[in-house]
Amino acid sequence: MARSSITIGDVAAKAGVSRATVSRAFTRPDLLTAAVVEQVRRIADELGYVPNRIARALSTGRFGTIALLVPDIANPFFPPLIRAAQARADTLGYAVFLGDSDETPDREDRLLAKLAPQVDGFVVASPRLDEERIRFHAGQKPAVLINRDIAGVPRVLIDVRGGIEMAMTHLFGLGHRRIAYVSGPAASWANQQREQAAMAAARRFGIEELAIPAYRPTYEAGQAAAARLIAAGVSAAVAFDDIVAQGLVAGLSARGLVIPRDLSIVGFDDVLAATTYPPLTTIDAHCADAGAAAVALLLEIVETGERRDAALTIPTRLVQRDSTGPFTTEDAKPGRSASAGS
Amino acid sequence: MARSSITIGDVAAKAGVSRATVSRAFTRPDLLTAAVVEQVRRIADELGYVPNRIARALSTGRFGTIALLVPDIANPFFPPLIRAAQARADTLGYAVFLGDSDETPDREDRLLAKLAPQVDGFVVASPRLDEERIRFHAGQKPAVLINRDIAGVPRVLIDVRGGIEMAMTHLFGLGHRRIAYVSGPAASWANQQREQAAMAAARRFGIEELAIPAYRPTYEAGQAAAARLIAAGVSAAVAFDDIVAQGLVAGLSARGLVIPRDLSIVGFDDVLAATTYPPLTTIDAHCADAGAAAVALLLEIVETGERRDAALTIPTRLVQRDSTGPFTTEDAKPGRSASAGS
DNA sequence: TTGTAAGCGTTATCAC
DNA sequence: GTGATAACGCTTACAA
Repeated sequence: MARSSITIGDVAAKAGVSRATVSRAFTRPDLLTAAVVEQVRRIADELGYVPNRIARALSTGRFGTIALLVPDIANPFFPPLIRAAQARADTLGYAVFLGDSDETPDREDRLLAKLAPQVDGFVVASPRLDEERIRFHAGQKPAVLINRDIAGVPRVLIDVRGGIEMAMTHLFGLGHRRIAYVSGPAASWANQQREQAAMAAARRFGIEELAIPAYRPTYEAGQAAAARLIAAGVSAAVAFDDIVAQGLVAGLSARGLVIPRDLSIVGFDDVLAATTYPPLTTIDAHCADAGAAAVALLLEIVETGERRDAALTIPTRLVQRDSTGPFTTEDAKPGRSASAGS
Repeated sequence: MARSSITIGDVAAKAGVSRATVSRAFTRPDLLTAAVVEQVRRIADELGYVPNRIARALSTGRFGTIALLVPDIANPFFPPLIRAAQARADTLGYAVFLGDSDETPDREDRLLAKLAPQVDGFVVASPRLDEERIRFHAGQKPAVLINRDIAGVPRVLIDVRGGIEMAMTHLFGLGHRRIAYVSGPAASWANQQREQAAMAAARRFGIEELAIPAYRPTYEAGQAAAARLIAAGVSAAVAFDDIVAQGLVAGLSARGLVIPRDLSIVGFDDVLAATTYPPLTTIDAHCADAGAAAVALLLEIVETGERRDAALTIPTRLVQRDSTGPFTTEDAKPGRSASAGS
């Protein structure tokens, strides 16, 4: 049984017109006499009538909703993205379902299936699902991917290569010659992109290609990787993301190294702002822009109905703060006092 | 026009039963012969049939969705809460709409009105709306508040008083006698609670009631408040939240003070984990628990239909890390070298 | 235990 | 330009 709200019928009765006319007064006013439209609207207001979106959805097959799926809401990369996506969708008149796959392909699959019958489309950020399943879901409902490059599926990508290049150039320009990439989850598409770009840049500069694993994209993993970084005798590192970079800085500091005097660190994403000490030099991934762009693209596809193979690239930018500095011959020589005396 | 998906009719035809039977196989299997249920379900699976929630909603007036409203997704307090809320809702079979009011009462009001006709209820975290409007919306659809105490509206509260008490007792026990509360937004209900509790505790200990404003709950505001803290000559402070506390630590360090040797700082919320330097002593607000509890409470109200005046309190806990230490007579005497030499 | 049929509130297709 | 009327896919009395 439905709740006792005012329906199109109530308005129609009071206005002395048919329900069809009331409907048109809201959806296709151009088909009606201006006077009728105005009168119907006035009565609707009086009665406090609001079109029932559910009934409308059942009739039109359009819901006015989209779903946004992320692997982990609590990962600092996503909140700005979610926020911007939500804001854009709201502006365009859509409501957004949020789903958290908890980094699990199966849960992502389940959420996609569960939400599909009640949304006009999906934005899937950093999908964990395999290509085949993503293709399947994208075939059922319009979908836009963020941070995953699957030909044929509309997607918004971050210019990882450009960002890494800028970071490596910055470090190389400061005199560093042993530069490591501290990697995140090996299975992560984003990590693969970043690692490849870092290795390519190293090759281009003619320096050794060094990759040091942090395994997981966490502060603790970064701390633990600090020891490996020292053992490798590098003077600079580009981390998988800001969190790993922050952990690295902490782990390095705890071992008596001073950043950036002894070692330079670059993060990725710029989601920690200047809240680390020292403020982190990082690659700004404009994740908010990515969220907004993905929603805009999705809704364009939803509303025009065309199935184009779009691939938007969001530019990155190197934000120089204080975790990087010039190479000195003292670099990577741990064991000295941690005190910051002159 | 609707998309050409498999409907209840397709399943009914293939199974050789009526549509009502198929419906019952999913909603009231107890009314059917076990064999029939099994057969219908099998065929439904074969066909890939999934009940259309929109059609179901139109018929039952129940949507299987709730809306979760927050003032700012990017505020670190909310992601864990959102994550837990979403997970709990998902477990209970509900999908969740996420709304961001951008700290604006009007946007919150608009979101509430917009989402109302398509959800079974609301969870509103840290509402910015005035009491009257909240009461109005809560009268239309079941709603549970987090972090706001309005009699008659079901709510989940954080045990602020207990947490602040523990923090003040901890500090007092360490020998501190000039302890300030560094406040957040004056208009924020949460801030008022925290400030009152801090002042009450100070009174209880017979020490001066000191409140120092940070105005906004940001890292920068915390940094700026550091100067006022020094000027006030305190040896310890409890901050509005972890972000302000982090800013405070940064601002204090930049002015040559060493934490916790020169000044002890306690945060609130425990959303930064141990990622600050030094790791922050803070009051764990269990915000994830609050999110999960609010959803559980809401759905209980939605499903039983009873309109009880529940007020759950989530306990807090003091997490002692390294930003607090014993009072020394050297405290709050800025101007010395910042070097950490023994 | 199962089938029939009447909604749920809209929109879309025809007529007029 | 406006009004009937049939969907949309499902649930649920009421019958059988």
